[in-house]
Amino acid sequence: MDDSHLKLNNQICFPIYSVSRLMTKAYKPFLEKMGLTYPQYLVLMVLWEDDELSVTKIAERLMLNTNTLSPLLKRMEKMNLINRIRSGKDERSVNIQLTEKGKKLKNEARPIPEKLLSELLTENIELSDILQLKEMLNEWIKILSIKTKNIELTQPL
Amino acid sequence: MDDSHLKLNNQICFPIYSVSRLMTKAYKPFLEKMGLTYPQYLVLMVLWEDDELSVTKIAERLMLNTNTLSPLLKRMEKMNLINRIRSGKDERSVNIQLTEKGKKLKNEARPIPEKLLSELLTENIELSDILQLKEMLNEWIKILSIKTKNIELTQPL
DNA sequence: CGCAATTATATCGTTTGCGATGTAAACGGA
DNA sequence: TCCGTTTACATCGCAAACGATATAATTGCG
Repeated sequence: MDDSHLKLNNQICFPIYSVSRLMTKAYKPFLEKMGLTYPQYLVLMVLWEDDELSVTKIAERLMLNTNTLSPLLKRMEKMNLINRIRSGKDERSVNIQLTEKGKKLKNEARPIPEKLLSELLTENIELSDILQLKEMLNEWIKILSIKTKNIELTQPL
Repeated sequence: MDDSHLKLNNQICFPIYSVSRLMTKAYKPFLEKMGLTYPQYLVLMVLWEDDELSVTKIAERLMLNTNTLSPLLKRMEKMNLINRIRSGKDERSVNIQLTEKGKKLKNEARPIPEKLLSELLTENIELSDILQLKEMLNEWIKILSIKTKNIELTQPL
């Protein structure tokens, strides 16, 4: 019986899963200084690009469910990073706005990507590798986000 | 002020984080049939390769902390997939052994990697891409696992 | 030998992440 | 207009993930 595919070293998902956790851990010392977790940092990055977004819009950008974001945003409101404002036009919708504190954190965050990058760049990893990896992963995201959405339509569970 | 590095699309960590979650989601329908979560499946894969391992050994293979594994293994014991046996030689150590049920699940799991792979293989993603990605990620794991371990030694938080 | 340091695992508290479900507002067709 | 459907969020429950801490067994050094 050929079990080679079931070996951890032959899996593709396991390295992704591991690298994801390791990267988050690599961010930790930098984010800790700002009192942020990685998902909170992601929310701020979205808002630094476009302030005043609905919960659903942020969820789309981060590919997270609103039921993950709702409590996360509440914690960020308590930390005085954002304001949650119910929309006047549509009473169901909640708009997220950066506070002054949230806006100012951008200055502290600016050097982080460079620092992370420099940790990665070694004799074995070059910038071109990183860019290539990013392109590949973005292609995977396209495929997987379609597949995982349509699973209940294309096949019975 | 150049903020381009702070944009989500220019980040490398975010695609990894997203693909990791999407992959886990892609596994879900297959694992659900066996009543498993993805981390439980990882533990089983380790044990299918080498039965009777200590908690620490499993933690090393999966790069997880024992405080993540302890409750996970307890749940798996309750599900009758494994037995937790305190070692005679070293009373601190707990050996994890597959039950018959745990061993038999391997047969149901065998076709999963092929199925996942076929979902990924499209006109835009080829097997060679996947293998290349895997090699790259394994290189990153090496770098990152050293970096994240030594962070408290090389720089003050 | 005796005791401090190390090791193996477990427990606690917090944050994510997500499926299932709830609730209220908005929409849309008869 | 009325009512079923959809949409936007929120809540609940559970499983990870991890830092900090606890506990018991083992090691090793003087």
